[in-house]
Amino acid sequence: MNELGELSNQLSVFRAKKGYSQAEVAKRIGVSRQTIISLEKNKYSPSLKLAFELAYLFDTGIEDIFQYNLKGED
Amino acid sequence: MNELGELSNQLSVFRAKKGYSQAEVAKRIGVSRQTIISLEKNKYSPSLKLAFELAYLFDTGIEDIFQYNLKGED
DNA sequence: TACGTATGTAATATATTTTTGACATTATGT
DNA sequence: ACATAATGTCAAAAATATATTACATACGTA
Repeated sequence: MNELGELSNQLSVFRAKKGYSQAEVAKRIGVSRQTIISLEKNKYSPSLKLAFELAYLFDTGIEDIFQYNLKGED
Repeated sequence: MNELGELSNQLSVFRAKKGYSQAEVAKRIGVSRQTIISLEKNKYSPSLKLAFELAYLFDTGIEDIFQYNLKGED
C-alpha cells in the first residue's frame, strides 16, 4: 500500500477528557487493554471499525481523533 | 470487539464519479484489485490507513465514503 | 468470431491487527 | 511496608486483512 501519509492520533487526549483509564476504554469498546495501549503509542493502524467505535465512545469524528499527515507537506 | 454498528460504504459511487476502474483504483492506492472488490462488496473492514488513502484519492472525508450505522436506530 | 476490458469468485499464502498472559514500574492510600 | 490502580513491556497465539494466481462471465467493438 501507498505510504502517502503518516497516521497519528490524540487518543490519550480524548481519553483523559472523559477521565477513563485504558482498561476502561478497552472494556467499553470490547477490545483488549493491549490494543488500546498499542494504538495510543501509534504502533499500527486500527481497523476502520475500531476507529468508528472509538470515535463513538468519545463523541466525535474519526478525523478528529486520527490524522493522516501527508509526507513532504507542511 | 463491540458490534454497535454496521459498516457500509459508497466506494463504487465515488469510483464511478472519477471514472476509474477497480484496477485503476487498486494501482493508484497500491493495493490489489481483490482488496478493492472485497471492500466494495463490504466483505470486511479496511485498515484506517487504507480508508484514509481512499478518501484522499476521492477528494473527500472518510465518513463521506464509510458509514457506521448504529444497530437498532432509525 | 475473436479480442480486450471490466467485474467477479475461489483457494491459498502472507502480513497485519488483536488477544492472552506474565511480569515490571510508578504512584497513591492505609 | 503493603495493597491497589494505572501504565507499560514482551512474546506467542489467534483472528482478520491483504496478496496472489487462476479462472469465469459479460460487454463492447474490430
